[in-house]
Amino acid sequence: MTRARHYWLMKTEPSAYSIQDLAGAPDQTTCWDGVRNYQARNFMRDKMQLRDGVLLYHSNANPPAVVGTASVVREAYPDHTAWDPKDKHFDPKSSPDNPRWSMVDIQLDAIFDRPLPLDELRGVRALRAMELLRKGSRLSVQPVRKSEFDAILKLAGKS
DNA sequence: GCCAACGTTGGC
DNA sequence: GCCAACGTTGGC
Repeated sequence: MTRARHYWLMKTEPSAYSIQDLAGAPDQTTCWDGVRNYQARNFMRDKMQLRDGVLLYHSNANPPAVVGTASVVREAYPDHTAWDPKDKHFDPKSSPDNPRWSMVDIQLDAIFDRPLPLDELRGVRALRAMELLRKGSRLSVQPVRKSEFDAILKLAGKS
């Protein structure tokens, strides 16, 4: 018995790591390290499963936009970058014995021919309840409804 | 660079 | 457990 695919949106600042960087990575796969927010971690650690669908979003970009899709190819495991004092996301309260932060691996599926700017998404009826569009929304890993995922693919010409 | 909206920290 | 102070996110 297989379970239904679930869907997510993950934010990244393209100046730090862009979807183009993912396209150039070995196997077009990367570990999603550096998440240091409990709610976002909990989604990755407790809910994400193999083959789940991911929308990739460029935040702090011009314009901010959904830029493509990926899939979960490895379920949650400890984020070892939290143990590295030299890492930007070092957290002294996390240790190999008691890891505080988790990450998953994702593999690129598609880069949209046309990025879908935040501004445009705000005008789409099917996306009215989307977490990304909520005022003050800051969650860097967030659930997406299948209807929303499908609507995005359609806008991107990928359905 | 500004700043609103958050999330976290730590004194009490 | 409250909440003020502080730090961060992220659109603009």
